[in-house]
Amino acid sequence: MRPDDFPEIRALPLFRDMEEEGFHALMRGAYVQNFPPQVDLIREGEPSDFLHVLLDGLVELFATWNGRETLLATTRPVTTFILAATIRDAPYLMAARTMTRARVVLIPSEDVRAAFDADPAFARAIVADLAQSYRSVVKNTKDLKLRSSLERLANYLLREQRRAGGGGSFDLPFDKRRLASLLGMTPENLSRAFKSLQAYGVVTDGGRVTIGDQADLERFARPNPLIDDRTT
Amino acid sequence: MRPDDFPEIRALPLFRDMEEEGFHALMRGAYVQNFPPQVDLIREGEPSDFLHVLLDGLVELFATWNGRETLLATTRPVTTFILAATIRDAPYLMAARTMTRARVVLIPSEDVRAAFDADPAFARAIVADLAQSYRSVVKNTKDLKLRSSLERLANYLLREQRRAGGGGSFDLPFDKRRLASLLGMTPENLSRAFKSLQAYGVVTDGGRVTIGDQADLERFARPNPLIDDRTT
DNA sequence: TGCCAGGATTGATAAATGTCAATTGAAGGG
DNA sequence: CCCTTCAATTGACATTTATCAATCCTGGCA
Repeated sequence: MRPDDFPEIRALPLFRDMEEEGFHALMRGAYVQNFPPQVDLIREGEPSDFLHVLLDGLVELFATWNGRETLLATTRPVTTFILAATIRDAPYLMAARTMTRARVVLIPSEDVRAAFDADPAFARAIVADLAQSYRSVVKNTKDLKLRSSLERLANYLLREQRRAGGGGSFDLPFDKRRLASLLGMTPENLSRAFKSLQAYGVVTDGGRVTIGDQADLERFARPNPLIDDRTT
Repeated sequence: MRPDDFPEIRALPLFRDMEEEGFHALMRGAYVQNFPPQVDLIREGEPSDFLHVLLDGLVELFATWNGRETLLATTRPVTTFILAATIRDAPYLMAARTMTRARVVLIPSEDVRAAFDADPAFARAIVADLAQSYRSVVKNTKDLKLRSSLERLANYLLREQRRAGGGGSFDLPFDKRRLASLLGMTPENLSRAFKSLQAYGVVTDGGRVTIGDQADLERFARPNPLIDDRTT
């Protein structure tokens, strides 16, 4: 593990307030791996041996059933993933696959649980992270159950716009096939949804999206902080 | 608060391992309320002032958007609910309403957070509860995104059957209108779904469901522990 | 016992979404 | 610079799901 990876990891909310001692104990057992694109990092149903921290690259989290597959989330650096499985010492519910070249820190789950018991600050951070994660899945469920696919897309675009800084244009973070899966629709349906949103001033050029009339799109999308604010 | 409520609460996984001291401190600030049916306990978006513990009765957790409403979960005694909001000190993402007469303990959120900091055993229990909750919402998301409504119903029936002890017959825990909303469909569609499942040996008589040929239903439903096992 | 209210069901129809097949178009490799 | 490849789009059609309206049932109550 390169020593210059330390500060990046240390800066994460999860590790920020740990005691120096405990942090180093965690890092001693951890190691970094580099992966090419399209590599499976985690398979559904496997025991959760490691907490993963993504340092570079993009990773997708997905699930399968009966021959179908759906994208549940994507992670961007620097983030941890699959914390709940680590804590519960339970099998992974999602699979993870690199979308690009990626650099990942693997921390043995056992060490994480030990650090949790030893360091109250770390325990607090884990709870905060889990509560946050829980709330964000609940928001996603509300999005899925209360909105049509067109409404989900409209609100997704507004969220991405905000994340990109609020300007009129931004790039989709991955291809449209994945976006369709994330939003719970087919690529064909997504294409048509984009076309429908032209009526509200949404223009696309490849992966670039321009929101011509924010107010108009919001009138249709009716974004709501209890669904769309993914920070609280 | 009636002293004979104590043991019941104390026995919950969340409180079981607390120190006597801290548990009593929590209970000092807590109070019990009795509610008639159809009363709003919690409204979406309100600050989370209390952790709720349901002692008796049934409570539904639902969410609304743009004039629509969907049932997200129901709780039965003895359970806590809305822990994540309490921990994060963030607004409730779901509303809660009594379905029957209900007896509920209200514990000030502040006290819960204080107890978390003071008592490592309680902290561990909270983490376990949150991780569990998180995983169960993820399972629900997989159910929603990977399965058709007919498949969701079939698997729901298998889960309820298991919960009821595995016999051939059991009663639905609430009316079909609510079940439809929980499964993400309309009551009309649920009616038709029940009729479709007759082909796999499912017979209904009002709220009573009989699974005639378990293996046959499972062949259609394809239950999967990574979606349907709601205990790990 | 008979009446009512509200959930449940059914039928007819509409809307949303998915599937299949063909075509377009853009990016990367030889 | 052309060719290959694969994502994206489009059109036609099928399936799923929702909506609307009517009717059926059932449990509570006068």
